Amino acid sequence: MLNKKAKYAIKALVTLAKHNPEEPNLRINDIAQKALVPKKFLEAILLELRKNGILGSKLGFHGGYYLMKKAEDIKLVEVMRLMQGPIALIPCASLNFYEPCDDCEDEATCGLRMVVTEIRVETLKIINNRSIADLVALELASVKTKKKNKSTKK
Amino acid sequence: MLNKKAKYAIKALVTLAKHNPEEPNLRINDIAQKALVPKKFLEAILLELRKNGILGSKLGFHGGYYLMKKAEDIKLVEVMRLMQGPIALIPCASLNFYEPCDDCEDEATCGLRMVVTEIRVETLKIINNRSIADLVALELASVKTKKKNKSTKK
DNA sequence: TTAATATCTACAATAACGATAGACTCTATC
DNA sequence: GATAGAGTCTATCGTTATTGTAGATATTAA
Repeated sequence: MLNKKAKYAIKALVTLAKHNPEEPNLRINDIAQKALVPKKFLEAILLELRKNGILGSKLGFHGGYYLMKKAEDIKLVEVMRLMQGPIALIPCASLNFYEPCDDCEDEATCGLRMVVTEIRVETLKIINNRSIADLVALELASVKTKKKNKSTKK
Repeated sequence: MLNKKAKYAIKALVTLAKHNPEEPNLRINDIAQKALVPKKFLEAILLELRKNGILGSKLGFHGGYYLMKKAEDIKLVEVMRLMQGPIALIPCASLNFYEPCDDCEDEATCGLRMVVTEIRVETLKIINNRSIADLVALELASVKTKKKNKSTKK
């Protein structure tokens, strides 16, 4: 399962990506309100995203947060690894967070590990390939389709 | 991530599947020893598997556990749902454990939900299709390959 | 009757998760 | 330079899930 930290991070990034860059930075409060995320929890999340070069911030009076990278360059996999940890269901099948199982006699012949690796490969195919910009696009596209269906149904 | 309960359950089932049915039932102690799983924790897991018709047990002197279904009919997805819960990363994308997000304005247009659904579909393709018998087979096959490599390398 | 076994109930230590409070620092503006 | 509005940082905290243990009880074969 995806934890709330990762989910909130993605929601915040989508909110920032939808925000008009001509306007001033979004403040924590604004993001929390738009994304329906608890403000204080969001605070810690945004900070971590900033420390990892995904967000930038401005202190003081007209401060706020903004994207440091283009929305299409922020892949879901990056956010998920940062906020959640390994993509694989078991660490022994993880690329970035590998750890051997202490109850495994022979990793090389473990059938469960092979299946879990297969799942990890398929999952990565998807989230390696999807960016924050894609999420915004998916949403916009489905809003259109929805409206269309509504009007044709009438 | 897969929790230990699910992992131990799968290991126990694989152990039982590898066990010669001509011989007497495997006792909790035997399973714990062969699968390297804490005995008391395993006890609760086996009980749950029995209550869900996957295992049978025999009380008393020559008691123990045995498979109630053929190993090829115990799909990984069944064990995982039982021991762990939803397969999907977010409940709003789950088939068997659906729950709406309370911080979602419109589920139908949520981009994250679409991506998570995609991952769930791909994951199910794999674990719907893999049984305890497959895990045993995978293990045996890779043991063979390993030996072969070893002898050809020499 | 006894010993070996599963079953059941209860508990508990630990870690992870989700969230909040409050003091502090920085900066634009007046 | 004073002030207000913003991010930054540290500390804490309640809840839940996870992982595991202890001990009493019921059942069965010998």
